[in-house]
Amino acid sequence: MPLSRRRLPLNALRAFEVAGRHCHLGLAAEELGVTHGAVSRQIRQLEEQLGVALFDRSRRRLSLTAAGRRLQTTVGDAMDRITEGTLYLDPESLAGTLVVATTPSISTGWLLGMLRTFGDKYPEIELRLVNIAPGQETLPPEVGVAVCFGEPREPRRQVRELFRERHFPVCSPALIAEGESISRLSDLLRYPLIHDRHGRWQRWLARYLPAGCSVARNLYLEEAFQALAAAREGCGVALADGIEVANDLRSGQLVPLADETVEASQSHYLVTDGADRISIRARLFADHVLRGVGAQAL
Amino acid sequence: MPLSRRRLPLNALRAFEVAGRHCHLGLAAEELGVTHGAVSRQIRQLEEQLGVALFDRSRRRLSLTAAGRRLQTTVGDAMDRITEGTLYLDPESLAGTLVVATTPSISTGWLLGMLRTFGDKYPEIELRLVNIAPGQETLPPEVGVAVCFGEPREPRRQVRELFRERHFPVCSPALIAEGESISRLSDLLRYPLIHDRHGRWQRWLARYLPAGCSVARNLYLEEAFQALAAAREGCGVALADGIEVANDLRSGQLVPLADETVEASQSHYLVTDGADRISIRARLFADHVLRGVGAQAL
DNA sequence: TATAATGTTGAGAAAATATCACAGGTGATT
DNA sequence: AATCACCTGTGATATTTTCTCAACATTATA
Repeated sequence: MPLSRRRLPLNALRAFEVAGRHCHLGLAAEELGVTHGAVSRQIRQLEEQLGVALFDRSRRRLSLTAAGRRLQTTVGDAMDRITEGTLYLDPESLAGTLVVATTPSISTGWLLGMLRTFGDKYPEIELRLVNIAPGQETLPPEVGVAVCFGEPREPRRQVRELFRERHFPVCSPALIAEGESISRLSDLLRYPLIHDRHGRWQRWLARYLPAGCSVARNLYLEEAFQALAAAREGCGVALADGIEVANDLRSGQLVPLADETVEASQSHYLVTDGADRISIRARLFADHVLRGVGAQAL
Repeated sequence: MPLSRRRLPLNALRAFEVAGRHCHLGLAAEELGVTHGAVSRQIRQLEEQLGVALFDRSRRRLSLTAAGRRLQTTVGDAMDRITEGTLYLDPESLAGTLVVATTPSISTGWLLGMLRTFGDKYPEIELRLVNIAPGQETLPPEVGVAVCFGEPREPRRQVRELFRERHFPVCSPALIAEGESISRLSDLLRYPLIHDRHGRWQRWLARYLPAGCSVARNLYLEEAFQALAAAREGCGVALADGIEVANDLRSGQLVPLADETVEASQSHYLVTDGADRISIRARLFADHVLRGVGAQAL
């Protein structure tokens, strides 16, 4: 019978975590604000309860056993999380506005779900969205977080690359439901191609199809999100990135037509103030986005 | 000043976690094996210490506030980790042999680092490697974990796709150090191309270069790991996957020559027994690999 | 309105945890 | 070798924390 949650000796685990980090009871005791005897007792009790030696006491120095190393890492991580978690609880300290800058395509696209879940998690943070242009290089000063398309020139802020889009053809399942199938890439050309002003199709066609193929029909729209909306409506085939259309693929509103991809010429970037100056709200939002992108990437 | 680790009221946090999960003091008390009064006190103390209301007590029912939801999630996760961590501590219960099956290329390639770190972490588990062939469809019965190239037919085991390789050209930095540069893809052909029996170059050349380009020289080897060793030696340009050569890129032994990739026809798969029958050792190894791959993917 | 369910609270009991002081061991130094 | 400095472990005792019990307040429900 393993330790159930109700029996987890949490205080002993904390004492062990500190002691394991220092490998020294005196320092651990100091950090914990107790005497070394207390720490010694806690650890002994923990070892008895677990039935495992956590320290090697052969010489007068303490050193962790393999089991101890594992436990130290695990418990240390867990405690870090809890400590982190208690820092940003107070609605008072969070309350306020966070200004998020993105392009219209991003804010109505893949970022939308993250905006929603962020709002659920931190209802006390008021979000204000401001639009920036794709490729815009500088940001208004009041912006707390920005998700840019194209690398911005913001030397005094932290700029992190999020991901580079890889575009592949997608369309509404209704478009090809009538007994047809895409066996060769050139079959795509039987359908209307939906373009936006970034010219994704140009590069894709140049790479994967011989020059001079004739396209059935073209539909030109301004922005990427409008092209995707048109694709969902069954207007034709658009080029999209996996993260961009993750929701649509899950819900079946769009289906992929081929694996062949072209990389976008530009990446998405996450911009915040530097670690020393970043606001709590911006930090929480940035963490949320980074986690979200990481989860969708695999 | 926030709560330092030494003051974290761990027992109160545990009580809160349980209570928050049930939103009911009676049930929480039962789970904790105390009276509901005790739980009430713990939570009250926690709220005072944090200075934040965690429950909404307006009507008779308890419900979590936004801050409470956040804390509940965080603490619940952390406790789960610790509970998990305490389960597999005992060297006695881990001691024994784990038979890992992989292809020679995998075991000397990207998996090698994970084998090493796994060995450091669980020295009491004795690892035995057995070779399987790429594409081999069935595994010997004594195998605890397998990392296969190509999807195996093992209906009674759990098969998870790890990643599909995307191959791009790499070589030793020494090879191009002499003032040359790769400005166009066709410049690659000035260097010897290193092939293995999987024919990676064939597909890459077909996609990215016009037919009939002349290659300076070809070097044919048997296995992928041998091709990479040759590339490190400066014998020429090989095609490799990012995870496969992650270490080499970090250490600078290899450098990428172009972003253009082709996808491998087959993926890597992780094979274990089903969740009900899997051994502790195999489970730990599988977790280790999954984490490792996840960390390198971004 | 009576009743059941549920959270809160005061006082004292019980349990957990810390302290103190010293013992015993190890490695470095003289 | 003897001494010293520094660790960790432990028994007896003190202190702090936590729990229980029982009573009480509040709200939903029959």
